[in-house]
Amino acid sequence: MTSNSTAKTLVKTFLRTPHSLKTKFQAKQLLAQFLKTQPYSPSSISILISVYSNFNLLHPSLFLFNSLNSPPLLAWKSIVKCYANSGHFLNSLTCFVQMRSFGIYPDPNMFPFVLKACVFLKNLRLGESIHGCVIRLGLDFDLFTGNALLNMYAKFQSLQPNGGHKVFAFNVFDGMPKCDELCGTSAQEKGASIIQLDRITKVLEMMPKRDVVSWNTVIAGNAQNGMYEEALRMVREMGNANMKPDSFTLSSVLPIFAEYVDVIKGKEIHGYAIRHWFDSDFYIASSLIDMYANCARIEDSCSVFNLLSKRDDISWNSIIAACVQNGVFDEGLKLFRQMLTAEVKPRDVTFSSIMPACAYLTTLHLGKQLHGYIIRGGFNDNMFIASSLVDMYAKCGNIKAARWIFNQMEHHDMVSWTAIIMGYALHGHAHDALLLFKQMEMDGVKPNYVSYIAVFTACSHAGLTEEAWRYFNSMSRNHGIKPGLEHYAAMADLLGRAGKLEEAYEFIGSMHTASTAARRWKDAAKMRIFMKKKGIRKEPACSWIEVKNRVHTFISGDKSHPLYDRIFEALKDLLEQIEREGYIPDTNEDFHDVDEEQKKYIIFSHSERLALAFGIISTPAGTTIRITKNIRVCVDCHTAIKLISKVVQREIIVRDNSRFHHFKDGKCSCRDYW
DNA sequence: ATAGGGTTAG
Repeated sequence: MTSNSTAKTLVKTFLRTPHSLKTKFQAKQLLAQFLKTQPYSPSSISILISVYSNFNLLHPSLFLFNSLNSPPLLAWKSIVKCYANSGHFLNSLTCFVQMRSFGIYPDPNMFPFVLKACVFLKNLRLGESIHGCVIRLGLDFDLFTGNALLNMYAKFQSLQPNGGHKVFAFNVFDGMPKCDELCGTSAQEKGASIIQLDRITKVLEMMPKRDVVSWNTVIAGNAQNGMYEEALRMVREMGNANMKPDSFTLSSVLPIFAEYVDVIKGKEIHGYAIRHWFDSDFYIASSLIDMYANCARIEDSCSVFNLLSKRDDISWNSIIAACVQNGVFDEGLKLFRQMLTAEVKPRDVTFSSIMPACAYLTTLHLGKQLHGYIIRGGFNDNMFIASSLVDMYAKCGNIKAARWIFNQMEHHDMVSWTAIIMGYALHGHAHDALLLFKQMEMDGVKPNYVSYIAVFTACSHAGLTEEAWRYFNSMSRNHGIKPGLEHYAAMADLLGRAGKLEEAYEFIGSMHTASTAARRWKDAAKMRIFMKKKGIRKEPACSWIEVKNRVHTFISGDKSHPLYDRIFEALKDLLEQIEREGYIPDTNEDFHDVDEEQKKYIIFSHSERLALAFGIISTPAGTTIRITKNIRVCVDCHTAIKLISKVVQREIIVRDNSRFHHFKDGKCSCRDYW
């Protein structure tokens, strides 16, 4: 027997039992044999195409497909499926339409792929037209097709009319549309209506048989569109139809309890998951991590994560986000490093989740590293990431970089506007902040709850009480935002700082307590997390500074730094220099029962001064010094640092717990109001 | 054919 005839026998054997091929490698080997021993009949070629498309091997499939003059149904079906499964949705649809123009009728297991393509291309009209095709062919009784239709309508539920997505109408039976029509660039039908719930219900009711997938699809659709009660009702209905919730059901339901901050119900689901061995499921685990994090139960998030034997990128993202949102920044950064060590590639979500940790901790070097990673990864144009970068640079003291990133952004949403406004507010540039707020309004971006907190912060740091009142009054009048606890707090703070104590008392007395009760559950949980963060911060006053990519932390009176002797010398030296400039220690704040000399020494070793002296001796002359302090800078240090900035001729930026101070040439940007 | 994670505040 020649080697060719052996090959031919081999190929024929496989063609009779195509499922005996188990690996891509085997499939590729078969192709070699096949090409050696051509020609074959169109039906044999089609079988081979179906084998390749099952392995999602697009190119060999296309190669064989193109060799056919009039491809049979199986060949078309395989190509449509292969295109859809490899993300080439437009090609998948074009191919389907082409097939129709050849007069070939689709079979039921073709529709799920075509409908999936419509979902990805956000082309509702095309989907509807395919639905029509399904009905005309009498295939709407098919379970898989029905489920795919449910999925399509569920996904289109969330698409707003005129929401920027492109929709185009054409009839599948009208022949071939042009490419640009399929992707909808002509967009004649932008006014596509929101798919009403009853559309989905109708499809569901028409289905002669429903399985768990049908229910899960509808439940997920409702859950993702904020129709929580409807979703939960469907879960009960599913149970009435004698169908057991599975891991898909649970991972759709968990985010609802996360949003409701209902840890009791969330735990019940967790229990159910454990009893049914679903708790090691990626999807459920990340929903559980998120649910616990939303309920301010970060310890429970961590236990879920730790019990996972395998973790995917989303598991990592979930736990990192959970830590950062709960103010456990160090742990978040630690996990981020572990994620990199585990060679899990960070994604866009990873960066926007971790960035606030750098912002809060003022670790500029880390933020910059992440920024570099973001640029290399091509994530620059992601709104979430850009907003978090604006925030990070502003909070790390570099308002110019923050503004630069903000200006680079193609579109600004309310979050990015708020981030930059808050940035200017924290730096004491109240007028820039308020100007940006006006620009935002002119841009047609509606401010939200948080934007007004930024506005009041800006007014507060500049003592602009009248402006603040104007904004406070217009907030509900012009934008329908009811003032909440945070706004009252910011206003009271502002009046207090401005010395208008009477007004502040009166204002607090007039507070609408009802407005807090009306706040969403989620905000209540956020408030709890915030309180927790404050509670955790029981450590003494401390300041930190980054030198050569390392963070050096100092507490008041701290002698533990290896360079303490040199720091002490530098402090003494600085003291002498500023005393020549007229500095007199202001020992009125904080103490009693301490003699003057001791007082002088205690003030002398305040944490920000230790950090400052260290910064001066360990960086080249003229370098800007950035210090972060966990509590407010005291009056005496403020005076001293102003003078130090003059005598050492350096710009010194101190961020305390409420704002930035830029010291230069003996002056501070806060104009001594903070 | 169905499911999970993100930015702005105090």
